[in-house]
Amino acid sequence: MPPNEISKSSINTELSSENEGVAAKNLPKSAKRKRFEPEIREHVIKAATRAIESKGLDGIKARPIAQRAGISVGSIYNLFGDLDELIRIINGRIYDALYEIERRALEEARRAGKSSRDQMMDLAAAYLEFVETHQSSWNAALTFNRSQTELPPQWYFEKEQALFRIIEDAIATFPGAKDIDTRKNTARALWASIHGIVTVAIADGFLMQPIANVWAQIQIIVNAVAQSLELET
Amino acid sequence: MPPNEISKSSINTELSSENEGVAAKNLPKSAKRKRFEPEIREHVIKAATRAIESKGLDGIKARPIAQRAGISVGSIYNLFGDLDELIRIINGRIYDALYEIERRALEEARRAGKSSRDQMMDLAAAYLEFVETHQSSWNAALTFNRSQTELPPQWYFEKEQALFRIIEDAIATFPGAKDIDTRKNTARALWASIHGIVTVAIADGFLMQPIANVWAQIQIIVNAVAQSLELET
DNA sequence: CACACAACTGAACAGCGTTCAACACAAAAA
DNA sequence: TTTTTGTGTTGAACGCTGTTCAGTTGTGTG
Repeated sequence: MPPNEISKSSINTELSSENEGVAAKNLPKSAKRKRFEPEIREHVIKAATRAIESKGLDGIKARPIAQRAGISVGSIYNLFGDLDELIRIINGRIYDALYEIERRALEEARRAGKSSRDQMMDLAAAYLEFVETHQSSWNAALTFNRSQTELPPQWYFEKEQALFRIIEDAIATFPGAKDIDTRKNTARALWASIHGIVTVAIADGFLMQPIANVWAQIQIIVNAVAQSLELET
Repeated sequence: MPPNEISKSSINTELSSENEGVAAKNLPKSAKRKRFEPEIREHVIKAATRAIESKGLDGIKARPIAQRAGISVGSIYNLFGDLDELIRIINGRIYDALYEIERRALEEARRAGKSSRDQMMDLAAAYLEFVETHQSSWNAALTFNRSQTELPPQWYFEKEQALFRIIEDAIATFPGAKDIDTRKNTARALWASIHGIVTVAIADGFLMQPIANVWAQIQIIVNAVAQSLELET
């Protein structure tokens, strides 16, 4: 799973951070700063990330973000081309964070010597928790993808693939998942199902669907699939 | 399943139609028409529906729609309050159309004496076909729901409930679905899973996911759940 | 020190949803 | 019939978008 754009080093699983660069008002009155420090790009991304976290997709407005990052509107477009590009970068990081969380969940479940079925359960639980914690950002990512008419960029598919591969790993030891195509399809089906259950529940605002019900539904699917995978094909 | 707003009679499963009312240019030059005919509301909805079908959610622009329906911008707001209201009405009809299709699919499968498992399969197939045929409108409905910060209106939940009830009916004869709560959760889990599989495939633009794969994934889930429902709980 | 270049700026532009004073008709009143 | 009243319709105008680009200003070079 290749990180998005020029990631200097650590994949930041922590999505929210403290300050997003020097606010304009903190500078000495009318200190017309030029030639940005290299971190300015990062500051803008941080500001935009915080905006998405608190106000969702339409927290992304060129002028407020520029002000929060201490630059002019025009510079947003020098740095990112357009706002969609900025949104895509933020979404990329959310996918990275999810990947990292799922990867660790599987690793831990295995270290604890859990069964394949329980590994699947842990992956699903990790996803449910992830969506709960990053509701606004995750929703923004899905909404954005949906609203785009063109296909997502290459890296999106790669990140998606990487995520599916984790599930493929989790179910690889099942007798019914020896065939590679079956395994791939089952992994995708499982992922999409859990995803569907969680997002339908969110769309209802967890109103019709208390979280316990959501978890019960996840168990129904995971158990059913696990059971059918325990048989030889 | 109560139809949305003042539906005069037939639930129109056919979403696209021929003409959306008298275009302004067809009128005698500067014939300042007043006091709309009662059907004008319907003409606007038709125009907006066609716009969504061809250009998705952002085909909904006040001025073009007003022009296509032969009225002024301001009248849109007299008739609907705001554009969101207009979108909600269109979405309501799409849900109605889906409900009608699913209801018929179940009815037909039963008339043909199919097993519960095959009834589930037919419902899933009907959904997949529905999404393929109404891709743009359906996507618009989901995108719109997602992008809203407030909860959907009451009728949305009712339509959703009605849809779930169809699946509850389909699985009612399974030995493992005798308990009402289990049956409800299973129906929701099934629906959400199929929905997830289909929408993930669409998000990929059916690129990573040829339609045959999508169908294979649906079968994996439906078969697994059916199998587990065949056992007494 | 002067020049050239590239980075940065923000006023300006087109397009959006929405409002509301002005208007024009239909019905009621005279 | 003519006048008045009231309400449905209009479109210019408002405030807000994303985006552009001519102008400005700091930086590196000759």
